[in-house]
Amino acid sequence: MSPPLHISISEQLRRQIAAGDYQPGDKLPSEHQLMDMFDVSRITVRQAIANLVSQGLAIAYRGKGVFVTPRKKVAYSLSSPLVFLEQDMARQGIDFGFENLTLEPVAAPEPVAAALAIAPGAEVYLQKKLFRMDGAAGAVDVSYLIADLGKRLADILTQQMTFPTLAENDIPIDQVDAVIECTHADYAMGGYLEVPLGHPLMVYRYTALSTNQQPVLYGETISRADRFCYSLSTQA
Amino acid sequence: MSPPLHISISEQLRRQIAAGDYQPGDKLPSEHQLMDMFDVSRITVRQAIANLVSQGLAIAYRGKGVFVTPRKKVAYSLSSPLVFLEQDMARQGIDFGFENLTLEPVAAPEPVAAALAIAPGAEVYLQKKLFRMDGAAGAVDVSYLIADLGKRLADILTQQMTFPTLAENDIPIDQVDAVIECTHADYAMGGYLEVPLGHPLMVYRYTALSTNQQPVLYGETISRADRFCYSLSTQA
DNA sequence: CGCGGTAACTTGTTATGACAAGTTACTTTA
DNA sequence: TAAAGTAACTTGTCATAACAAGTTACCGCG
Repeated sequence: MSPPLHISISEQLRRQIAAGDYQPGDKLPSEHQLMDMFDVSRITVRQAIANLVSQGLAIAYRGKGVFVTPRKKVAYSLSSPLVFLEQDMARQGIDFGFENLTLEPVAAPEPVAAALAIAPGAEVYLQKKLFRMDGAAGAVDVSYLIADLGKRLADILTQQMTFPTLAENDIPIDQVDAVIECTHADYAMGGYLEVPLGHPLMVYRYTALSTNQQPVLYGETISRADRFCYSLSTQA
Repeated sequence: MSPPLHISISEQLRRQIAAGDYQPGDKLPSEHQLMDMFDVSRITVRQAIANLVSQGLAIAYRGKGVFVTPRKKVAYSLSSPLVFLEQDMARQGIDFGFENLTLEPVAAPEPVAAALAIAPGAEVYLQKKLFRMDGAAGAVDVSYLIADLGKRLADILTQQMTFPTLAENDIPIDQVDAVIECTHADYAMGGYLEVPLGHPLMVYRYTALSTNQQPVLYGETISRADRFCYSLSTQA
């Protein structure tokens, strides 16, 4: 009936974290210390720590130690996706920044072509942006813009966010269809976002429609699930 | 420069899953078979499988084997949270059902009281419902209803969904404020949803306001992130 | 035929041991 | 003094071994 040792240990550490014995950012005892504290083998200690990591409560850094994850999440409002993300962040006291990784014409892959209602292989502009929150990588946005807008706005888009740029250039966005889901970091995305393999991520996949239901922009914002959440307000 | 063995193995399996060599629901080779196939120890095989599980690609069942996760996700529309969830599911070909776990008056905990704008400790009705999709547990809803509505509707609520019940009893919901975030199963929630510790979950935390901005319902829908996603459409 | 038990197979838990690799701090050297 | 190097400490990787516990299928007994 008694739970496995590693569960007991990770649950005790979890309670201590919840109680504030270990503050966000604090270093947990090293594996060797935990082995002595609980009188178990290193395998059991590592399993207990893996539990905490998989629950998003801690992150391990090789050579440094295991640290309690900073808990505060940033809320991104979905009710009006046109608002400036910078302002959204600033209001919550986050130092926000982004850097342009890619902006280039490419042939539209199958799902992109379907979303933008164009022929597969037709030219679109691929945009990749990395968002930083208080210096640390927090999210990546990969989006595709229809070709004529990409050509026209290329210079501006490397320095500004996409939605405001569209709005300022008389391209009205009438509707945004979106799906929110949860995934996990693969090896490549882990590199971008500076998180380990399997780290939980949220995906906000959107299609922006201009007048006449004309799709102009399709993309995904992939964010660290431990740093981001989405808020929305629905009215009847 | 070469990646660790367990990464090579999990990446190869991931590619095979992506290529369709292993279909959703298929059983992966057993640990012993993988040990022979890759000529590595069981520790390495288990680490590789843990990678797949943490990426949400596979689920392990003790005594049975490791299976590729059924990929199809059910979309829950947030644009009009009043629609019948049953119908939403049926449209996507899912056999949907729910069972009432709890419906009883309790003293409002601090955060609930704040959300419902009542005094902490005041009476509210605690509701717990378990949602089943194609027979398997998919989500748990824990919600709090203001006391007079709970008393009035207790008989109906054990057999019907909350939002439709409110609508049919002339309690209009004018606005729903919500936050979506990602968490992970602890030991208790893992038991409810029949998932292992650390399994990714999505939380839909909502406050429903009736006329005059009067909060009447506050709750959380906690769902398996591998089975659920949220869709929404925003109009300018 | 049906029920029960067992054998075989599955993943889960835990121990011990060893080396690799990243980080930090101190010490030595130029 | 400043740079280089080293020692100590950290987590990561991987092996072998044994037993626990859940599942399935088969076989024999009533």
